[in-house]
Amino acid sequence: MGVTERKERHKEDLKKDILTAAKELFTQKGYESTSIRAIAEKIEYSPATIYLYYKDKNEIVHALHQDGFRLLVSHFEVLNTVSNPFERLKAMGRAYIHFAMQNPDIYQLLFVMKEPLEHVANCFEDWHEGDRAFDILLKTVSECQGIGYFKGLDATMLSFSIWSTMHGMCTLRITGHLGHVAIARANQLDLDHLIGAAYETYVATLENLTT
Amino acid sequence: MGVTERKERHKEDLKKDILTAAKELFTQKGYESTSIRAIAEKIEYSPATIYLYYKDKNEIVHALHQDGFRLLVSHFEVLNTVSNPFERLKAMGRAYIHFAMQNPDIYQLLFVMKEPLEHVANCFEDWHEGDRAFDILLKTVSECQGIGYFKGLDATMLSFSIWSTMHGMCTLRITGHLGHVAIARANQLDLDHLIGAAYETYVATLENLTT
DNA sequence: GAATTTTACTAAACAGTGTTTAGTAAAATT
DNA sequence: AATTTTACTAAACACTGTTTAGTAAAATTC
Repeated sequence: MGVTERKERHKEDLKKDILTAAKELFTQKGYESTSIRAIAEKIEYSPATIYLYYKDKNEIVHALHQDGFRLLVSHFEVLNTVSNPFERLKAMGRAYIHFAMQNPDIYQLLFVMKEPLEHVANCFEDWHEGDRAFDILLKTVSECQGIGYFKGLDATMLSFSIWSTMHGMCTLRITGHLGHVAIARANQLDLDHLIGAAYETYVATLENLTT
Repeated sequence: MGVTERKERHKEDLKKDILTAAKELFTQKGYESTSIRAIAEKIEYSPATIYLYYKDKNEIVHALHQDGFRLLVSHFEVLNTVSNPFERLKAMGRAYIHFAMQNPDIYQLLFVMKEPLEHVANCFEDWHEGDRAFDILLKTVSECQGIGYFKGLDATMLSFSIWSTMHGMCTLRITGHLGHVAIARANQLDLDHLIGAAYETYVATLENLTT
């Protein structure tokens, strides 16, 4: 029955179309300001149709959540070519910041919004994607310890600490809080340069932990 | 005319009452889930009355914003009794985390939500409270450099970096992202203890920057 | 081929939101 | 006593996420 297959494919297409439209609107206008009605209008269907493909708005953001994480992890995985673990760690940090600066709304979807995580918890799934990203960091930190870095520090705790620093920088930048205190205090007009400079300072502190 | 004064006082009282009700509801149910109607009901006035005292919902959160910052800065200022700047810096970090853990919704109001900051920008005010808190950090970092810590690092950049780490830890904890990766990975059942342990690890990295 | 069931979709409603408008009693002023 | 000001609100407006009931068209069954 080729017909049912074609219809099945069409249904899958529509589900993707909803997601594409949602992603575009979310990144344009943010999560809260994007209505189901707006998504429906963009794909030229009625709002009720959305609910035939996704249980609710949270299920849509969860789907985008998974996509976003795949994108981030893919950014990390190309760094496997960097053989020196500390160089790889530094590159990971830069990649993380770059990802957050290029996709601020997706970043917030992944690491700031509570709703997608709650959806995960409600479905009794585990947070594969987030775990995977953290594992990559943890593994890299451990490998750094293997070549003499971070002596005497707990790898998991240090990984939390590093992640926190990266996350803090990115969110303070994205929400505009960094901008407010940076004005007049740092002679960096471009905030993205400022983030870079702050990151280099942080790397310098990590660099001193070889002894 | 004592009468107009009494009325004036009554008006000020009502304005405070709105704020108190709003704060209670915000911290109970969060910003998004607290409606003007709910605030109105709590103070037993009609929703329209709120708009006679505050321009819009953002002006209410901005007022709470200022209150919250005063509370945080007051937590910092008692630390002036600690004479050693590095000890004071460590105590500041603990105070910051403690504040965030005890008042997660206020913390988000101060450092996560964009709306209050946008309100500040729209009114052409500057962000006194936030600036003040950052200045206290910056001053402490500089004093640490005065006794041999953080040699060769830019004080402002290092302050950004430290703030980012603290902010990252607090927000990852509050939003639940830390909890999701921490399960099974760290043998810490209590997440608040985990935060403490991660903080101590971070302090240990700072401690090694004396050389 | 006709009758039935399933599919894919939607119009309209429900209950909620922030906010504005028009209007009303009571108090203050003239 | 008449007028103006004050403090307040009922009701509406334009939204929101979501659900319900219903409808054409396609697929299936007889």
